[in-house]
Amino acid sequence: MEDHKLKIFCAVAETGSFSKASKIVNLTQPAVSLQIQALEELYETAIFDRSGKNITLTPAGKLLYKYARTY
Amino acid sequence: MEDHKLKIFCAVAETGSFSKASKIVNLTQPAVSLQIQALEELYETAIFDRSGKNITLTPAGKLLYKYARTY
DNA sequence: CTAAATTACGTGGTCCGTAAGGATT
DNA sequence: AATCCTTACGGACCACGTAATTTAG
Repeated sequence: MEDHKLKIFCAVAETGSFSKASKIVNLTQPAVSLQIQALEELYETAIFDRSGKNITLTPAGKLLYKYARTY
Repeated sequence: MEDHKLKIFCAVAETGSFSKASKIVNLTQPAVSLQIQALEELYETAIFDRSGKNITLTPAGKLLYKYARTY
């Protein structure tokens, strides 16, 4: 499946930040942003709530994370 | 790993034919040929013996097949 | 203003199909 | 001649980086 996107997604979920995640996965911030957008379009739902200082998982995002963390 | 290439490789190994394999994996003959070539370049060794009517595995090809058949 | 996220744009890689060429029988 | 494999060419898609822009604190 979307192995690559899920790895990036997990990094964002675990850091609560696109920029921190980008360093972990060795990509630029835009690259991370695009992969997350692609996932959200794929599932046709928001997986992150981008308000406030930290980014948080939506309910759909939490569900996806449970799946993604086991690969 | 090279999941896609290995699936194609297995089809060729099991049919002894690029054209038969192409039908199984729903690709054209050239597409199959290119994927096999890519594998041979990756491993820097021939994996098929293309002489005679039927294509056969080289020793390296047999080894790869043992690995590939289990995905 | 500063840090972080998004959008825009161009690039490289991979895989494919069609078309044309070469080899084997 | 027919069948099979290969080479050549062009297109689609994906992922990326840099640069520019927008948004949030």
